[in-house]
Amino acid sequence: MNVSSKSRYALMALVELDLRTRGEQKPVRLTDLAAERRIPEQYLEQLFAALRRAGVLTGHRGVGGGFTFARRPDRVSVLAVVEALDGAPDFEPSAREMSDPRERATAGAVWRAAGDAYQDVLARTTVSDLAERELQLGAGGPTYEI
Amino acid sequence: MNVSSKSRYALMALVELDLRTRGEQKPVRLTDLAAERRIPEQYLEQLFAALRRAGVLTGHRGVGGGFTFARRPDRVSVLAVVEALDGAPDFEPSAREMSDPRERATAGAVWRAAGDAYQDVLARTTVSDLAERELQLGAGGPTYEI
DNA sequence: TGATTCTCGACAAAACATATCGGGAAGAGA
DNA sequence: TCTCTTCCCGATATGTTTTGTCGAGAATCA
Repeated sequence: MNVSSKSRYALMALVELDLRTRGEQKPVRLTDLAAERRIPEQYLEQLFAALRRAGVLTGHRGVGGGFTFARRPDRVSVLAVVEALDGAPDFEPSAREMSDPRERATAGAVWRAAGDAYQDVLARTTVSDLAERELQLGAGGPTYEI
Repeated sequence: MNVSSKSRYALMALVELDLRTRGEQKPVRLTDLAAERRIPEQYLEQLFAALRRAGVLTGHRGVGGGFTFARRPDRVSVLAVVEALDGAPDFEPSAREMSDPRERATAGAVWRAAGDAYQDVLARTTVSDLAERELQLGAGGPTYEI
């Protein structure tokens, strides 16, 4: 039970995009984002397509093209990214799976409450928050690499 | 991203076991628990084996045998059940998967916080809480079936 | 001895995650 | 118009996890 690579990859690529578009509006190529963060390029392409459909990104074709944010990255929560890629993190099983009314009334409430707590945390952090944090760490933090 | 059938099945079977052993200590057969909750019997067998190894249940063989709680059901949290079956719900990817130190420092903290919030909720509810709730609902609640 | 019930390891089908492939469409510049 | 670049899209492949099933074995009781 852990976070999917999809969400991890996409989130890191978005942070990179935010860092590269501070001040400028110039689109950034998928290739560059993938290379910088060591993400399989064609896989990331798929993820960015989902983010574009979710209204997070805008694609620009041709020379000088690439991706820009469709809405400000400080309005893009981690939850929004996860939802676009893995679907809503719905811990409560569907009513169809949980056909016993006793289960829906008891355990169902627990799964729902836990899922809500999980989502709340993800909703409170944005792509820009992570980018900001990365800048601060890079400035005065540890400089050693692996 | 939803709760596994394993956890759901096991939890409902444990609630049923609690309801049937209130007052009496008599073991309850796996067959009866599985039938009452419409759980595949041989699958539940596997799950109960894990719960026994986790110190939640005790098995008794032979005629008049079955399962009893190894520790009081009001001390068995939903989290304990989930951990026994699906392993610790660790939302933060391992350091091996998350090899980029930038990711560990930024996104890693978010996954960890969200996972902790999730676990906290599950840790606060016990098998007995759910059994109690079911009793109350059954007493004066809705009696219609699907 | 024989019936009952849990115990255990292996196996199998289905679903899901993680990519990869190959062509297409739109935009920019010569 | 031609060509290059870059995003766009559907299909396919591969490996792992989940969800069970099967069959034999060991302990307990009458």
